[in-house]
Amino acid sequence: MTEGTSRPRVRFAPSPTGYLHIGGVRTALFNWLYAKKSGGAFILRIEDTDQERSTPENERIILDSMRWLGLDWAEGPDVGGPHGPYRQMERLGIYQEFVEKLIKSKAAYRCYCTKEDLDAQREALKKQDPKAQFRYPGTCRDRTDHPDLPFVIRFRAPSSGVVTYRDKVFGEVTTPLNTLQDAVLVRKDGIPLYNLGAVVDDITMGITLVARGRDHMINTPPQILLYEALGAKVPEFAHLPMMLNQKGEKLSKRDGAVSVTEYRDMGIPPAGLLNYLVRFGWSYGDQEIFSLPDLTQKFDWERCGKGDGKFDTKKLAAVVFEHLKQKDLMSDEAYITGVRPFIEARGLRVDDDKLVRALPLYRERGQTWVEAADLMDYLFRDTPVFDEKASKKFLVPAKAPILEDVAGWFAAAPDFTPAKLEEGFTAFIAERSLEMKDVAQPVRVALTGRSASPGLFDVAALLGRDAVVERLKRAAKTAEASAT
RNA sequence: GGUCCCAUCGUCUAGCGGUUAGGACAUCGGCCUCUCACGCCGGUAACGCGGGUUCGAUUCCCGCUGGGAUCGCCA
Repeated sequence: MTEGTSRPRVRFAPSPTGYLHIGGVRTALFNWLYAKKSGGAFILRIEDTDQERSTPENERIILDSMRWLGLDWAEGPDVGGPHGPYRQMERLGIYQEFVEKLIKSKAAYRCYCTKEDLDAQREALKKQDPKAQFRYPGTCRDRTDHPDLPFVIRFRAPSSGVVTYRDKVFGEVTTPLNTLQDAVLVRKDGIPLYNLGAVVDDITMGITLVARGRDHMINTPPQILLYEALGAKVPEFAHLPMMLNQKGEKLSKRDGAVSVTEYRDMGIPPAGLLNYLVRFGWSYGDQEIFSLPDLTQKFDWERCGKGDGKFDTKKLAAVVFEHLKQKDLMSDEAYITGVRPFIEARGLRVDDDKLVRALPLYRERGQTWVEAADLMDYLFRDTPVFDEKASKKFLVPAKAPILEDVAGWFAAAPDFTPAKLEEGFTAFIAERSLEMKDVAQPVRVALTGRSASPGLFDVAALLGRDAVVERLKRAAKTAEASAT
């Protein structure tokens, strides 16, 4: 392989054994950002060689999740590309070729030992010395016969020396080889294992840099050996520190939401999620909030940290909230596109005009689109859903006359804009020697069904005269009836 | 246990020999106020320990301690 002057090529290679994991998203994001920044290509490859757990349905979910996130790929299983196919199970012939090369050069050999036998040996050793490390004894290493039995392909690992590589984030890493063992490259059913599949694909797909989680760091030395045995150019490597749970352990299903789809269903905008994720292990001075275009300008491996971190949902919420609030990060149009489905999911018909006018009031109130939809619920129904505590506290008989009175005032209010309403209402209240704080809550509950909402006059203007008067009158009746 | 990796407020982090160790989230006060938010002002809070190197270490080196990853015919 010649030193390429070509553009960088990076990949994200999930295995369709489950949904898209939040940690996977972080890996995908860093790869994607690097590709965008460097004018390179981001490739999506499906590593489906685990026949037991891989499903087409999972692959679909992963692709959908990637699309939702906006992490687009230049080559992949759905769009194809010059180095396809992009599903490992469709590349079996390619691995076959490379394996033959390895066998021919004696870098790999057939092993007829059975898994059962090896497992038994492993168990026996463990029983004898729990701390001992089982290593393949090399039984078939120099075997020359070819019995008619199932076999796996093993890599002939060197027993001395070291392998050193320069990691883009961790710097120089050196591993002694005497601890390596002859790892299985191909199963007895002919399907390759991770290390072989990934290396062959990365070679044939022209991958120039492999960026992945730090949990793969241990695989790098044997993979480098494979590149060398195949006479291929070793790509660059960049390992990313791990995302841990609150307790400092590897993130798992039990730690709350780890699937991207859960975040989508929570009404979290993808840009916000990505922003949180990028700050995990990468920083740009004191800047916390980034748009995606901004990131594609600023991202680099040099600013990546090495320390593992703990996933913090509070911080995630805060970062997401910034995206929900700031118009330069998310236009009103984008916000509307985002919330609408969540309002509709409540069985409500969205009045576009009303939604547009409500936006300035709610962008800074809903921490997620789900929350915003909940807060705006009353705008899209004829009768608000009453919070029990709120109505019990404020819609009491003593307030009934006031509500009736206020309804009358609104019915005759000359100008239904927030400013004019406030002006007139304040005067009206003063005439009756009432104070705003005495009337505001009952009126608020009457209009919205809740004890918390945006400013009363903003709400009133949004609802419009007819709805306001109707709701107030109805609330007055409710208040009166609550005596019994 | 072997191998690899890491180490600044509770959390994410800035710092790349000399700083009152900065920011953000969280937290605690306060302001604003018709409620809730938003916003604003302020406080508490960190360099794991021990050796070096140096005029001077959070920063460089070594050890320790602590934490994590991984040891499959999973990826």
